[in-house]
Amino acid sequence: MKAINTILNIIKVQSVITKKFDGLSLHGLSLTDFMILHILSQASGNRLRRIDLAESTGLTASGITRIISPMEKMGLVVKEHNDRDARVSYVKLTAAGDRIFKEATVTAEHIANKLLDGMAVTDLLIFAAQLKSLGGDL
Amino acid sequence: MKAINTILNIIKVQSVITKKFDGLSLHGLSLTDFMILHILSQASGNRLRRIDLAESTGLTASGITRIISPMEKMGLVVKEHNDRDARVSYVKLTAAGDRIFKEATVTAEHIANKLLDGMAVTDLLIFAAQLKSLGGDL
DNA sequence: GCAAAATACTTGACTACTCAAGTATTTTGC
DNA sequence: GCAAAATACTTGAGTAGTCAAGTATTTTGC
Repeated sequence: MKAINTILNIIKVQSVITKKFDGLSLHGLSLTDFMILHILSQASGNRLRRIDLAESTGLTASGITRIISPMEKMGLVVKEHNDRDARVSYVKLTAAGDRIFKEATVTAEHIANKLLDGMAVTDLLIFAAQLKSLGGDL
Repeated sequence: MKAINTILNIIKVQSVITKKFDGLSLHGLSLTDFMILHILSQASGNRLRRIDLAESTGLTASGITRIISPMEKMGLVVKEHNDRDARVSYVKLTAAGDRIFKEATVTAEHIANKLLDGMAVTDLLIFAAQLKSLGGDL
């Protein structure tokens, strides 16, 4: 098995996964929105700088600006500023955002479990570790 | 480790990978273009129906139409029709497409190997198998 | 053998990004 | 302590897809 096949399979799997998570639209969220809420919910103080959010998601700073903007309007997150450094602006999870996130998590867990169903636990651990080594450290 | 974390890590890894394969633009190809050439090069007769190409890549039929169109103009692939069934149109790798593909493969293998460097062979096998079970069978 | 359903594909309108360039601010180092 | 470099972010323009609807053709099943 060539390295290229493995890489191309990751690309394909991503397309497949994205389509399966369409169910999140029930909660008004895209998979990327959900990923951002997930990351914020685990961040200290439930907030992060936009640049760190970019790093965590694998998106660009520009992409974060564009995706956060509608999430602000929906009230899922709020912008906060840093007194020390006027350049940075934080994205902070709101109470409403947290509530929506928790609701969506039920749906997302259901889909995720169905996707990974049949994967042996030990294999799953290896799989997760490999993803991490590829830069997938959420 | 939750199933959701694993899934979200796949999404992130995909973003990271896509950016690293930017080097394919040297050959005038996107990563998706390369994936299509790769699939065609392994298909019998070096050709596939558009719908099968959609299935193989994880894209939609619509996405295939749009991505193949410029590849035809570049001369990488040609359209062929089926005498039996006027609905289908095949996408066939041209000699030029094959040559470009082989050149690009050198670049792609280099990037892929660097990405997977440090991954133990046995782990890599498990990793590939898991991807396959997630629908990633190229 | 024909109407209804299914299949293969394309198109219009849209979303979700990317990159390059620009602005504002902070940090570095001589 | 100030000019140059680096950092955080936004914006304009473009690309790569999606989905829903439409067209053309083939298959199904009574």
